[in-house]
Amino acid sequence: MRYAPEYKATARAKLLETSGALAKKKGFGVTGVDALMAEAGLTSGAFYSHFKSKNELLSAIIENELARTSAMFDRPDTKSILKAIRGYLSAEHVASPETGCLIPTLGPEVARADAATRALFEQGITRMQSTLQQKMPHDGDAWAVISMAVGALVIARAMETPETQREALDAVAKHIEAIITAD
Amino acid sequence: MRYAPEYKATARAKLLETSGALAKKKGFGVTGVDALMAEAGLTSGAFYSHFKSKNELLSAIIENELARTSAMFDRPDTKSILKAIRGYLSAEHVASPETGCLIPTLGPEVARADAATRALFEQGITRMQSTLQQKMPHDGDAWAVISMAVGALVIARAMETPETQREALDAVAKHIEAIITAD
DNA sequence: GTCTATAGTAAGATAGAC
DNA sequence: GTCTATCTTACTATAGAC
Repeated sequence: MRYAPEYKATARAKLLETSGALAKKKGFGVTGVDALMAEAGLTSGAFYSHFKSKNELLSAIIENELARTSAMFDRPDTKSILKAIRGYLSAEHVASPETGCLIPTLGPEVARADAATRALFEQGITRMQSTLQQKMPHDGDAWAVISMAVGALVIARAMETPETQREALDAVAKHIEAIITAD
Repeated sequence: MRYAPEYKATARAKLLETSGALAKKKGFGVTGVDALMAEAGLTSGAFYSHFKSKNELLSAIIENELARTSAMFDRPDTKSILKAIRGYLSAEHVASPETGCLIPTLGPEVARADAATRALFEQGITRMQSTLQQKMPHDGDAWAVISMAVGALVIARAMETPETQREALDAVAKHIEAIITAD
């Protein structure tokens, strides 16, 4: 072996980050393996040492990305959860899909994926939901908050003018605050 | 001319319906012009008599689809609006993207499109929002309702088990009802 | 593990016949 | 307006050298 034993794992982790970022920015299905690998400074030939197909990469990206987003909302108190949600609904998040949440960028592509891939997604978002629900006043609040946030980002990003984006995002932020601070 | 004067308009309208349906089901970017045209019983050569590029087709689909969805929520009374929203959040809608709303299927692809295309989207959804807002008790309610509905559909479709889909959809339906029936 | 080269297929778009 | 044929490019995936 000309590579250290932990090399492959770290190389794969880096690949997941770079290809995840590009997929979130440009779309997964329309982005070729060549472009995905170039993002990590490699060529397409190396891809298949890490993943047996492009489909398997999507699954790995879903796991990786949902874990990161989940961690963002795993906060102990209401105040810091609100802060995380404000970040989610910020103009910066709208402008930077490559560093943002997977769901508003690749959600519909996950919806078109096979059952095993969707099961992975379901596991990830369900974990997120139960973590969030623990800090919510009423049952079902977490699904409402997550849905609203995801929908707002999809819609804001598809808009052209920043003013209209902000109008929609602010309206949603206020509703989420009302849900969270209710008793 | 071997074709009646209104032929082109009706052919284009049919193309918008069939290719819109296929794009919502399979994704716009990953679906070839060949497949889009085959859906209407034509071949790819005929495509460019109606649209000068695939990009132009996306714009036309956005206009066509948003007009239809808008019409669905243009109801006079609260009761029938609630009914339309329950349909939007139904298992049937989740299972049939090809006949459903454009936003939860192609929203992220619109977000990656050029400014002119996004401007068309913004026009369509803003019209939807103002129509809906007229029947809402508080400012910002329409953006919250639309965002929640869109997000719920994106998330439910990306899930694997119908039970979890229903859990999320029902939670969102309850929150939307609370918003609409508030005073 | 990564590279170049390549097989095989499909993409967006155009040209010319009907 | 629609067809078939075609140009050119890009795709997923594999093979063999290093």
